[in-house]
Amino acid sequence: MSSNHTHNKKNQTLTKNQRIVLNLLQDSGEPLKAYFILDSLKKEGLNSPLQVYRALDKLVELGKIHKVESLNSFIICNNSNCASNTAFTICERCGKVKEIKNNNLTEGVNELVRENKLNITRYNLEFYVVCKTCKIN
Amino acid sequence: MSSNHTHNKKNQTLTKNQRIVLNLLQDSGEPLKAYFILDSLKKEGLNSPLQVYRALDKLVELGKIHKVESLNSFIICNNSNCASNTAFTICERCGKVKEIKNNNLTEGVNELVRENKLNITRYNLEFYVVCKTCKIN
DNA sequence: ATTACATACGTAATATTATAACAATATAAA
DNA sequence: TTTATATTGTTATAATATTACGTATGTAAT
Repeated sequence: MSSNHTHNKKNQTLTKNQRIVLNLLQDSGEPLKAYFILDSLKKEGLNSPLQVYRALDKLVELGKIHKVESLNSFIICNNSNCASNTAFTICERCGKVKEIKNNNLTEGVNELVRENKLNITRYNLEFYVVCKTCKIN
Repeated sequence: MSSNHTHNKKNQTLTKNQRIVLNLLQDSGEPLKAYFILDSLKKEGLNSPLQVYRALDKLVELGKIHKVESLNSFIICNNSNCASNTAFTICERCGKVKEIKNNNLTEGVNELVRENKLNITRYNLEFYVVCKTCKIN
């Protein structure tokens, strides 16, 4: 896997637990569940759910990962510009999740949010789709 | 509370469990958690979580209620036109949730979705805000 | 260097949210 | 009325997440 990813410079300030959780999510690229992360990192010294949840909380706070709310899962942030706004597509058939950002849809949403009278501080958008692969089959 | 709400006509085809769960959500207007619903309806004869979850699943399927994913809660649908698309504001301070629909923001989102190349079948949007009441204080 | 403070750690216990498996019954359709 | 579908009730268990406690570590100010 790439050792040249966006967040590497900041990773050095992370603690060991935070780092190994982040690395796992980076290498996976898919949304992972907390207890899957725990099982995967037992050999690295993680013993308890709380160790995982604490690392995940911190990484979310830092904008390095996002929680996919409707899946109770966590996914690496694939954007250099890590805000707290999130937008995902979730394939209804295969479950595949992609972060969408910096495209027309999210730009449009951002514009709507700016124009809007509500005091929107951040958002989480989950778009259910049928992905290309599933559409063919 | 109103006994003249949008969905009453269809309610007659609901089973007893589905009906009492729906009524509770209607009367509340707030997002409620499954186990809170269970506790509240013990006196009505609900004994097990599964009875609640089954009723909730069905009501979601019928579009009569929505799940607020990031709160693990369920809220009555306040729209006559109950699609599977959902959009909520959630106050970051007090936790108050409102369904938003048929306003500029959701119309804009709908237009973006129509224009978009992704095969979006439905969406769930959660906008975090500071509500009017909280902003004053 | 020492105090004070914030952050993170490890561990155990527990709380919260959700589903599996099974047998029985009701409802609707053919 | 036979067949198919949906729903029920119950028990048990799985999956997700937090509380509580005591300790350690890093950082900044005195």
